[in-house]
Amino acid sequence: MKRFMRMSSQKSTTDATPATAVPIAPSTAAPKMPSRERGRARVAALLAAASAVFAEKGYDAATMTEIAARAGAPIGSLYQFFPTKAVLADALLTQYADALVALLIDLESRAAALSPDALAAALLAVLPSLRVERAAAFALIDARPDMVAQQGQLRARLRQAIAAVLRAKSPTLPAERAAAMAVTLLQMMKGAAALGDEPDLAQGHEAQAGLVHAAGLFIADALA
Amino acid sequence: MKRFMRMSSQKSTTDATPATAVPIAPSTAAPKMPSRERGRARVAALLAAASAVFAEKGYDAATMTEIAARAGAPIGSLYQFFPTKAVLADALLTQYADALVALLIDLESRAAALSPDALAAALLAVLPSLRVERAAAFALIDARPDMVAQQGQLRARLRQAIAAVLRAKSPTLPAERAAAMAVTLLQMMKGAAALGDEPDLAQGHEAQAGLVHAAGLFIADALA
Amino acid sequence: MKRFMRMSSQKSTTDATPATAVPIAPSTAAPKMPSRERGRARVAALLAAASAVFAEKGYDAATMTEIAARAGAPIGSLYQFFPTKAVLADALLTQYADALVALLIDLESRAAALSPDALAAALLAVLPSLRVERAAAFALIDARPDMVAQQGQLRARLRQAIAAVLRAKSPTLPAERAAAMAVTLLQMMKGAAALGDEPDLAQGHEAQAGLVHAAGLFIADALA
Amino acid sequence: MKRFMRMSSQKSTTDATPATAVPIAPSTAAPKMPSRERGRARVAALLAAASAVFAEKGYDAATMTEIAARAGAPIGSLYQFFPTKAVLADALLTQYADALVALLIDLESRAAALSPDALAAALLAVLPSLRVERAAAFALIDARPDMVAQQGQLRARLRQAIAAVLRAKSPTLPAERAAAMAVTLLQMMKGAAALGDEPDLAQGHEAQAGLVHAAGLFIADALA
DNA sequence: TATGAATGAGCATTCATTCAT
DNA sequence: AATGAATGAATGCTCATTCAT
Repeated sequence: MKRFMRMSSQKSTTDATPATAVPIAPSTAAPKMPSRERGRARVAALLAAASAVFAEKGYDAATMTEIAARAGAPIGSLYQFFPTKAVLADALLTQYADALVALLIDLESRAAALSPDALAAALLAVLPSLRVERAAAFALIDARPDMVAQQGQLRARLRQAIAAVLRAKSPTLPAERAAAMAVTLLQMMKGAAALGDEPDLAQGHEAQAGLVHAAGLFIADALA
Repeated sequence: MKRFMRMSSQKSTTDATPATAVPIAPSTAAPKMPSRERGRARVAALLAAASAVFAEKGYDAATMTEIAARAGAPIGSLYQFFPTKAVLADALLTQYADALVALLIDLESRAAALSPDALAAALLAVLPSLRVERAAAFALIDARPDMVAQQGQLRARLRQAIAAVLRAKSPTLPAERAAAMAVTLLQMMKGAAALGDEPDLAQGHEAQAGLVHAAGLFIADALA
Repeated sequence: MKRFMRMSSQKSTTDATPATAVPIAPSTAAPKMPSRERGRARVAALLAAASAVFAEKGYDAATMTEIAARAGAPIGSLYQFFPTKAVLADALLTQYADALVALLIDLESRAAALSPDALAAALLAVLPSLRVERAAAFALIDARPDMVAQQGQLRARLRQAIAAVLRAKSPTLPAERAAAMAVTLLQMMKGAAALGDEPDLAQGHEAQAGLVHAAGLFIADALA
Repeated sequence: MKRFMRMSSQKSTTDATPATAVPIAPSTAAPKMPSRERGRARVAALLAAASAVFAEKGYDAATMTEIAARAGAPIGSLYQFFPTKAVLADALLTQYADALVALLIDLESRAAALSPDALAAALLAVLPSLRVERAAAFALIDARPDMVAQQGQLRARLRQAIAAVLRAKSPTLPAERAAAMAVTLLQMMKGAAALGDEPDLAQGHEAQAGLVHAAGLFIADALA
């Protein structure tokens, strides 16, 4: 039943960056962003609930009904903003990518002043800082073979941001080289995050330190 | 996708791994394979089919009916060997762990003779060698938060095997240290596998080499 | 698609035909059409949109939202004029009957001068002349067994008008006889319309001519 | 969730014509025909229930749940045999067409011995003889713009069968001419059926007789 | 013992209608 | 008065699991 979507009365009154900057082309449709306060709060609550439920149950096992209920919203409301489950997942993934990129951009401005080891430590600290969101994002990515596109975009954005950090640290680093290093480092960042999710692991701290150490060696070696 | 359970005797999800313990039983001629042999072949076919379907669709989207069909087996037969979907998933995970551990035990016997770099390369080559099985295993682990126990066991077995490899290389390495390093290295192995799954990535090879390089540096540094 | 009704004052589905009774109201200039004039235009647009959407999708599949959207009207406005979907359907049906009756009244004034064959041709040409409206009307009638009342009224009005045409042609025809003939002829008119809706039918033209011929024979025979 | 469909063990034991010969290409999939008694009875009950509910409510307003309930079957059972609502509708339509064609084939064998008037009467009696089925079939055809293909097939089969009747009556009639006449006559048959559905119409009988009379004139005229 | 038809709770999604703004 | 976001019952359909044969 075709759902039409207006560009809706873009009033520039209090129009700062919306709580969640969901960009261009998700799965099929775009989440409809509310123009007024109530909707804003509701969308935030829905996204938070979705994040929690996806993280807890995984994409398939999560039900739209539970997400709505946990946000204290009627199911129709959830569908008003996110016309399908897939769109909701997309919005969440995009939100997560936005947050990560923001952290990396911040790191970019501080990179020049950091030692290789400190830079490694800072990078590997990025992913663990958004626990629930990451768990949700990973649940989405891994459970949905049809999500590969989003997954690819997310990775591409992160790699680009990491490469930018590296070049801020060492402006003479060739772009190609920075890109390849970013790919390597992103995997190590994921590893660190995974360890952060396993808190009762005996050797957890030491292992995380090991990963940071390896990353430090890798960066130092590359910049030498 | 919560689904109620009709009077099912709901066995703990952790037992029943029929795939792993069936011993080798010779047969006389051919026409009517003794049921032991027949069963072995059927279980193997079912597990292979399950692996493929889980890898393709993820745990929830995979249906028992499709798995049975792809194995050329009637659904009743599938349930004869694997009384629930969860048991089937468990069996798959255990089978995967068995295969990985076997590879690591093999490596353990060769470790002493390898340079740190060669050892790193050998380790990071383990996970990528079982593509479909790994994809299936990841689909199971990531889509099912209630599978955390299995996940933990799998990781524990792998870490132990990796630690054994390290101590085969350097018998004086303290057990604690080896254990921590194993944790670190397992993350890097996962990273390498992940890159292996993204074959059209421009910097893929270089990045994988970077990961091997970092692991080599890490091992050399630790053994120094 | 049973749908419950929230506290609605559930008016009989047979009243409320706002489209048909709005008299002609002149306006002064242009910029701000007096609301009477505005309302007339809006109602016309809504009915046209409804007609198109009902014809395309059928009664149930048509949504009030799409109808409003296609008329360029807000949904609230649609409900201002037509308090329920059923009322909208009624209005459409009534409008269609009005249009048909007008055509038949016109024919009535010309009937005396026509030969039986010409009269048959003229009658069978009435229904095909309002394609979209007819499609919409049929969609409404056929999809809604609870619309039987409307359906009956529509038929009754048409039969009366057809009988009037017959008696204009042959004033001595007994009323009873004219009524029965009208029933017969209305069925043949429907048949002709149905053929008109199937334009890529090989024998379409010949068949339509056949229907006209049969109707001509029937009329001539009756008036003899 | 792809539903695979076996050609299932075509045992030729008691394999007479299945209760409902659902032929080649319906909407998307084919109804799965049961091989044994119980299923046979259940399918018949489901089709009867579907026929009644579609006739009463129309296609959209009919719910699968009600159809199953009225057949005394659980919803899952309904879906076992008819994987979608559309397939169920198709099966019904096909069943209806089969029944009508059978009646016409019977008429074909008697046609030569009938007068034009008697033939007309026999033809116009065909449709009214399957009241509920016809109501259901019309509800399906009229409410579903996407059913046009089935609709066309049904009409084509009927027209062919009618043409065969005409040529049985008058073997010298050119095929083309018979085809065109069949189109015309089918419309008159529909008209007669429609009148049969309106039993409390004062002039009903006379009007139906009028239709038969017109058809008789038409046939006699054509065969002259 | 082996088979696969049967079961029914649960899921994603829709849309007529209301009413706060 | 005019608007369109909010609401939630109802729908078509799925599939793990059972059990009669």
